Amino acid sequence: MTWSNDGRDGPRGYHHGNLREALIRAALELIAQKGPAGFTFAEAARWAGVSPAAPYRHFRDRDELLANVALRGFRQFEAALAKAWDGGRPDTSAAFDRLGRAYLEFARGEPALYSAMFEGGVPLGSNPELREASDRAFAVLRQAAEKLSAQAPPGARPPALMVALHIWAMTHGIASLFGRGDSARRALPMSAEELLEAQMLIYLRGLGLSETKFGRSG
Amino acid sequence: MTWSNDGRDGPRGYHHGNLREALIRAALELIAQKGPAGFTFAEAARWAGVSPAAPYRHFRDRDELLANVALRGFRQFEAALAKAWDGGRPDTSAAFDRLGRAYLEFARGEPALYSAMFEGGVPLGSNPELREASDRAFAVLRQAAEKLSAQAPPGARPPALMVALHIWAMTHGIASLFGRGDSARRALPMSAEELLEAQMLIYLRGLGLSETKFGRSG
DNA sequence: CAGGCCATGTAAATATTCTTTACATGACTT
DNA sequence: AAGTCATGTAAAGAATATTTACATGGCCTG
Repeated sequence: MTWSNDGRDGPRGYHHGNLREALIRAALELIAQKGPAGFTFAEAARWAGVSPAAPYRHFRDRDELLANVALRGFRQFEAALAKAWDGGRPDTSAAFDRLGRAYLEFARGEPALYSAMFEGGVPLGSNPELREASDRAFAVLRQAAEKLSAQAPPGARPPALMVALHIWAMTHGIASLFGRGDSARRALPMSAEELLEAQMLIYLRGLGLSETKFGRSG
Repeated sequence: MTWSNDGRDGPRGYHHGNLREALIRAALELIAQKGPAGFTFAEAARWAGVSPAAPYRHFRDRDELLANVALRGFRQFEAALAKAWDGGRPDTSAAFDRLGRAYLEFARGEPALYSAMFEGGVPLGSNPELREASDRAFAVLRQAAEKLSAQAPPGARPPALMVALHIWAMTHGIASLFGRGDSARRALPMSAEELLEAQMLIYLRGLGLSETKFGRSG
């Protein structure tokens, strides 16, 4: 099925060519502008240049469109995290640092995806694909946590799952509270990246992983 | 101004009596059911038993109603945190523990307020009262951070503001990811409270505040 | 290379929501 | 007792949501 139009702009015939894709992009654009609640089905249709009924051929309702945006988000998220982690090379510390930065970068660079994933009210259980994509993204954090935990002093190794959840919570907390140029949230004396790096260093030290680079007190 | 009805149910005359209050309560009920995006102005009006035009006498639009819910949330939030912190009595450690629990309890017990505050997309800058209420709530965390920082080893005292932001990020992260019985989010092998307590202990140990109670490894 | 299938679109129709405008009510003031 | 004004309703027009009947045209099949 190669319709008249495969995603590009420009004139089209009766059929759009790639409306499903165009609707997702329209949703992203509108979410970026007005938040995950800030778009309507009709508005996405208008933005894509089709009639208000057309989206119903591709998504049952607005929630399903939003869920697909979130699904795409989790997949890109996993890819970004996995690329940053890179199997823990060249060493756990460097890879872990990259991981945190990649997380924040994703939240800042793709705020529409991020808010669709975590603030859109999309029930994870509604869609097995969504659940799986979310699990795969978390699995990257979990891998990193395994490596970190293994570096803790023997006899005091925390459960990797717990460490992974802690990392997730810290990073998500910073990303969602301070990580987006909202201009609507609190002004900070430091960047989200600096804040996260300091927090991670303190946390890792608490785990018994004393990094030599830790020492410059504030 | 003592209208026919001051907030209770039951029959009423032409005037509602306390529509402003009733609308806020209706919004809370609906947010709790369907998220901060899950209610309409008309629905709140119906829930309060008035015509769809009546809410406009009290709020410019839906966003202003939501902002008022958030304002109420920040005020209750500050009260709950301040009560838990209690000036740091009897000792910083115990008070800090209460503070974290109070935070999670608020997020779980008042999910509608919490999501209106942090996930409703309400711009903090839109309303000076809102900004102030948010600042006052954060000031409680900041106070606690001051006391904690003061207990860190001399020469390695982290800035209290940074510590406060870290505490906020960790707690918000856990609360928003795991802290509500969403039944839509990830299942956990431990409670949010346990997760937070462990995380705080590790973080505090990283700050150099070695609690004697820390030692049971996982 | 017709002919038809059917995915994908439109148009039109109904219900709900949004928002304003003109009007009604009645608590409070004097 | 009368007037004022905050607070409500009714009604109307625009936007949105959602379904149904119909139109288009790419692609498969013979």
